[in-house]
Amino acid sequence: MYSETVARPAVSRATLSRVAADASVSISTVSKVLNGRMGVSDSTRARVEELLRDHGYNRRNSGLSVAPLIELVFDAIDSAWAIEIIQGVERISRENGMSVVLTESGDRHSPSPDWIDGVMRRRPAGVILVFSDLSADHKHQLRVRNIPFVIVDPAGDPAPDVPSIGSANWSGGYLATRHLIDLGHRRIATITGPDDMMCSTARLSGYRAALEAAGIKSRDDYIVGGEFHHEDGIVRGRELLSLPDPPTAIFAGSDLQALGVYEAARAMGVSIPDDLSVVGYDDLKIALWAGPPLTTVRQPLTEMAEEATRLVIRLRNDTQVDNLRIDLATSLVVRGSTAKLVTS
Amino acid sequence: MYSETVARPAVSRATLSRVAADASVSISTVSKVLNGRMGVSDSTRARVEELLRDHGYNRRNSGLSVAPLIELVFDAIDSAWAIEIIQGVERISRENGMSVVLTESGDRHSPSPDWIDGVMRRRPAGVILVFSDLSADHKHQLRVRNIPFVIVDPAGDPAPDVPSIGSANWSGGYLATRHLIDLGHRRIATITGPDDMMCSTARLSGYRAALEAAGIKSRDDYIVGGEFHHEDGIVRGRELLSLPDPPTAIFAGSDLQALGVYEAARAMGVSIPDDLSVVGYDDLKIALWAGPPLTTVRQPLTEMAEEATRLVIRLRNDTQVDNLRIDLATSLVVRGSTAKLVTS
DNA sequence: CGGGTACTCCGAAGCGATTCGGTGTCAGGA
DNA sequence: TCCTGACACCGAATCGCTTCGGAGTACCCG
Repeated sequence: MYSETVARPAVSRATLSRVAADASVSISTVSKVLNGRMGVSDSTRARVEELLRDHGYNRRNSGLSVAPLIELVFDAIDSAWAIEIIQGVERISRENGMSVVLTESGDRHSPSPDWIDGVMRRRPAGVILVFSDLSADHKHQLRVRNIPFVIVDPAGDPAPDVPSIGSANWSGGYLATRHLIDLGHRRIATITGPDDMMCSTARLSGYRAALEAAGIKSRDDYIVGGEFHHEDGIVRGRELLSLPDPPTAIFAGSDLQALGVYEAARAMGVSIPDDLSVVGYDDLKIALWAGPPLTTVRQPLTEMAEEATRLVIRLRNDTQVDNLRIDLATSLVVRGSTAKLVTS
Repeated sequence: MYSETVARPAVSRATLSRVAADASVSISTVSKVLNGRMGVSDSTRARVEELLRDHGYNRRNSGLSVAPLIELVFDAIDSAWAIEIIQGVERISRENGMSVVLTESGDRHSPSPDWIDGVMRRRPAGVILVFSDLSADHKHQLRVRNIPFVIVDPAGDPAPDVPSIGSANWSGGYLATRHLIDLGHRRIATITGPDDMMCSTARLSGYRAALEAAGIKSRDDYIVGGEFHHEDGIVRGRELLSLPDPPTAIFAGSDLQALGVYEAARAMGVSIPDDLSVVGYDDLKIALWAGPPLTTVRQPLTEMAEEATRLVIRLRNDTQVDNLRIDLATSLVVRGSTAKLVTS
């Protein structure tokens, strides 16, 4: 019966021999499955893995079977963005007696094959992925070993049973655009992030919704895309400002892009905020330091990281965890880069 | 002999029997000590504990005696500064099949007591400290276990046998000041970092040397100190610009400080670079993005981090390593925040 | 001096897990 | 039909560790 495998009393420890007996195989075979050795048929391996999981098998007696480690995986550690996440994860981990293993996967969609081997060796208490998704195989391996994982700001739309921490991207896009509209702007362009990321598309959708609500038709030539980097802000900003009918306001997909727009504007003699209003996204520290200070949508990165860490620890410790998907609120921070449109 | 403790083979795993043999007691006794059971005299317990530590005994499994881990310790992960270091360490570690454990010590002088316990449990291949120094006790513990460590940008003047990676701070200070002198400036102020950090004092010394070489007397009221943060740049910048005889150029101790000076100048209606030239230090990405782009002393942070990682790996693998103290070159990057002094 | 007691420590048994050599099975080829 | 090699799986040996009973020893008290 199903309930039998789930409601295992856990009074007595799970051992290889127990699992072996349940699976009707030898102890050696179970050991091989456990250590990923070859010489086990796929069907047997699957059956044994299933049973290992059901038994909640815990790598050698109950003592210290999991290392006090949290794995933190970035697709790229390439901006001040990452710092805020790292800080949040590190702090909460430390408060819970955990250390942080940091990995740069180099690929947005899945960490390298080597990575999972290292994780299996280290047996961390949990895994936190930023942006990166996991391959089905990796997810399966983690689940078999009972290692919980959480995705921060998931790139695609993750499966419903994958715990994730996000933020209210649609609202962010809406708020930013609405703010510009309230200032009198009508020609409002936006620079988005990559198309395949949910956060980008949600923000774009918020942007469109705000325009529509104000009765402004959205224009395709005012919607340009790129990565979230500074460079993209420069290039796309220049393109937008070179249009025959240039926008009077730009909603950038990130603070870095917004600073790129600053640079493009500077190079073209366009003054911010007099000739052009700019809104960023993220509220990194540099947003405050820019000249003029950047109006931006505050995304609580550190809080998201902290929440993700707490969630992954809860998933490890508690049998039942609610709220597997948490979205934190975004808010608009108005500074000096946006101004009332002066109709000349 | 010194070399004896260093040249521990570390080839085979630590086992109870090995420790027992060394301590001339039975395996059972060691087991009891390990598990805090009674029935062991205080003297024996102390001796066994000592040996367990020396062997780096690490509680069952884990096969190898050293984990493929590099410990990276910051006093504070609080600026874009850290990103560049982290990236460098992570990249080289990964290339060498290592993962990175990141810790924020919260204290510039020595990581918390808990920290060393974690390190001993993990048995990393090496430790990289940024800024933070180590207590004599921690150094001893690491040396006994044959875990090499490297200090990046050492705060104080480290002992001669402590491997370290620095940069040419004196030259950096000299170059920056010289550049300002060459532009015709005579009233050149500087904002330093903390007094107790070697990098600060070396830069200050370079600053003084450049002034002296040009026959300019250094003024005490032009030398102000603070932390390396943005906030300090604002406060100190405002102070300097409020002097009855304000400087026409400021050499800041960091890019963050320099951006703080930008803000102070903006608030006081002082234009950069027309009324005030500013030189930063570090060449973070934001230096390029600032308006105007910041003239700064490039400190090769990523290269320093990479070099530190390579060094720590060499220290682990090779019996003999030369060049325990490496200083990388600094260079001046001239951008838009410095200009010829216009004598009015 | 003899016997009891408390303490320290060891040896052997036993357990969980890994590993290696070996066995059974099955498919393909002569 | 038999041989052969690949593969899946098992059993026994072994390893690392814990535990328990008991031996050795020092000390105290009569």
